[in-house]
Amino acid sequence: MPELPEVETVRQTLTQLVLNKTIKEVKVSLPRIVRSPLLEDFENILPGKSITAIDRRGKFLLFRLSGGWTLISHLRMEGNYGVFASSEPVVKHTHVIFVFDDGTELRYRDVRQFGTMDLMKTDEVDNRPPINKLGPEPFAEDWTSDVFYKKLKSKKKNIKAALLDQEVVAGVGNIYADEILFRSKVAPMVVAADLSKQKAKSIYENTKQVLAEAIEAGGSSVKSYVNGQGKMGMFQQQLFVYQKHGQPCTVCGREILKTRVAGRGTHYCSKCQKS
DNA sequence: ACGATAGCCTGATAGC
DNA sequence: TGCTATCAGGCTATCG
Repeated sequence: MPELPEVETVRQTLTQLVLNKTIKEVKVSLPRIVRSPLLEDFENILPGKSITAIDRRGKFLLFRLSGGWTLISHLRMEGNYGVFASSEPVVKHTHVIFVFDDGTELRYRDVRQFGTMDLMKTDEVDNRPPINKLGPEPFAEDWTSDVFYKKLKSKKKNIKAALLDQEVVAGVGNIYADEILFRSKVAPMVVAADLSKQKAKSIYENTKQVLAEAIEAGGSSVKSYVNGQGKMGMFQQQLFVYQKHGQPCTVCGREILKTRVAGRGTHYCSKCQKS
């Protein structure tokens, strides 16, 4: 499940492989992946454009293209990119192929078919869906502990749901939400507005810490995630609670529990994490 | 306005 | 080559 650390790793690895390449042709075999603009326009605009940079916003990849265009790509659960020689066979579940003019291709594969692509002018990106509603980047200087605490004060939902809310902070998903709350010693079902300033600060700091460590490890390969070079991440070896239910907590020894919070599978230690 | 939830989708797995 | 139900979850639409 690509969250911020995985998307950031894809961004870094893919940049090495496709920067400055020029698109010759686009092949879309699953039209629903392309949300905007109309498929015909998507296929007509891209040829001739070169990739000038790859940026990231939350869990979105932003392919910056010549001519002032940006391709916004979300991997959702199992989307991934790879670069291949055009002569190589196309594997199953490949839905979009960007053919370059140098005999190579950027291929988008997505078993669950949940990923999305939007193409728009770069100057419109910040003011239109899916980017316009995103909250602060976790590593932005203006995202402070105080800003986070005040945001939590306005939320009646539980802290797990608040961390998953991309408008509160962009990029946290189910794996890292559980890990952040474990390290912060906060139970996932605690109402966000009820948290003390001290606890909010702990969650804030652990959010940055966990995400930074995960980026350093190349992300977490829990199910199918691989980076732009087809390599797995290593951070799954450093998880404390995610999918550790039934195993003893490495801190206190009590069995890690799994329940459902905010509609998501949620893993936590009922002794270490206080309500 | 906000919170909660269904639906999208395929493959792995558990249970019978 | 056993079959079926359940689960995995980020985001959007929809409902209350």
